[in-house]
Amino acid sequence: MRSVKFNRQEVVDQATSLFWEKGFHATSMRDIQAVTGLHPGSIYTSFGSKEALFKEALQNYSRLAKELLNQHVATNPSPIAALKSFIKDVVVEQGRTMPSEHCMLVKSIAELTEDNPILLAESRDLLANLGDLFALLLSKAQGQGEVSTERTPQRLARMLQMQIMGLRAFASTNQDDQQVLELIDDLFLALQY
Amino acid sequence: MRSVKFNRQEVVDQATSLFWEKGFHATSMRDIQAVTGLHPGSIYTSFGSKEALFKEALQNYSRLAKELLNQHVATNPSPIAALKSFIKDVVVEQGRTMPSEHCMLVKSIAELTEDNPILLAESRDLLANLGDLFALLLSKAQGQGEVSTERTPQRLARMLQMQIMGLRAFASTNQDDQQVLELIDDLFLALQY
DNA sequence: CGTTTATTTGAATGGTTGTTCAATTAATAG
DNA sequence: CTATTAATTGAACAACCATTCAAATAAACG
Repeated sequence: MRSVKFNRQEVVDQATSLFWEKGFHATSMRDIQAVTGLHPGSIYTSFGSKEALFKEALQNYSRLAKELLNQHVATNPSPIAALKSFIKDVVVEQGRTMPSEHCMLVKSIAELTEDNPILLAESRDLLANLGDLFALLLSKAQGQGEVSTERTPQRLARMLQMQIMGLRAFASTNQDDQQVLELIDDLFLALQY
Repeated sequence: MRSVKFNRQEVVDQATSLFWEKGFHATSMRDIQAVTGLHPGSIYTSFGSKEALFKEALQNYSRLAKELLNQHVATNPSPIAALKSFIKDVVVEQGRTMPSEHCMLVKSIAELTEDNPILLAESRDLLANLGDLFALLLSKAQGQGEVSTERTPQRLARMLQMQIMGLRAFASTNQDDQQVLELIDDLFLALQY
């Protein structure tokens, strides 16, 4: 038999990058062919459809985001410091080099309509998932007295997520890193009350 | 000669609604034909291209947003109360009935890439424009002692805009109005410090 | 070495895209 | 009532879309 397959993860990474940059509709399967070097048949036997490939790209993106957050948690003893350095990393440093300045999940939620219910639901689920990770960290921070206990960790996580979304949208319209870093400081100050 | 033309404003409104809902790429000119009842020739002699029509839709959307804000300013003596009721209106009440729960400008900034530089620049300009309106109101609020004077009105406006973006993204993933209204209260509390 | 078979290939499919333009329409002017 | 002309019509265009599938390929097995 014959068994040498292309590197699936590599192809998913390339697709993720393209989809993240251009979104679902503006990325054509021919764009993906061009960047992966695969021919249509290979893509379709492996992934089934454009939608299925996009779904896999969303999951890949989400996994990488979680891994990045965990890196910051591992190198920062304080949960708040970990969150803050994660956000600075994502919004300021990574914003310059990544395929898009925006979170791929948020971009997808903004782009997709009920014409693609599966992809919309998947994007929302994965984003809620990341929110749960935030809540866990904020709960720890409350235990260490770094954050006010007046609001539940879930509510604080929602606040934080909402603000990161806004932060990235703002950063994309404004090239001044200093302003963005100031906003991040303001944002964490507000968490204490 | 012949001079009875279709109602241009009505067509722009219909196009705005479609583009706002589905975005630039997912809306086809045939969708627009269907909803306006116009035939391709009429659209193209009047608007020139899909891009030009989208640009006009962006401007139309921005004008309506400004008018709505001014309505809230007119009925609220306090600038902060005006901002707050505007935001509640946009995020909670209007979110249910409008073509999309997201700001069309933010959606466009998230969707568009440098493949459409004119549309991307226009979206950013119009959003910055709305930010200037916020800054004006916040400056008044500072004069009346409603808001801390530690930050410039421009910086406060940026904070506010960033948070509205996040608020809408959050509201779209979360159907519980009470949670959203709580977040809005938290957000204005943070403005005082 | 020849057979088997998982894998890759790429031409072809039918549908959709944004856009054009020659023909038609109908309101106004003379 | 006729001529003029702005405005509308809709068929047609080339390019592109996501997807299919029969044919070609090459690795592994006997």
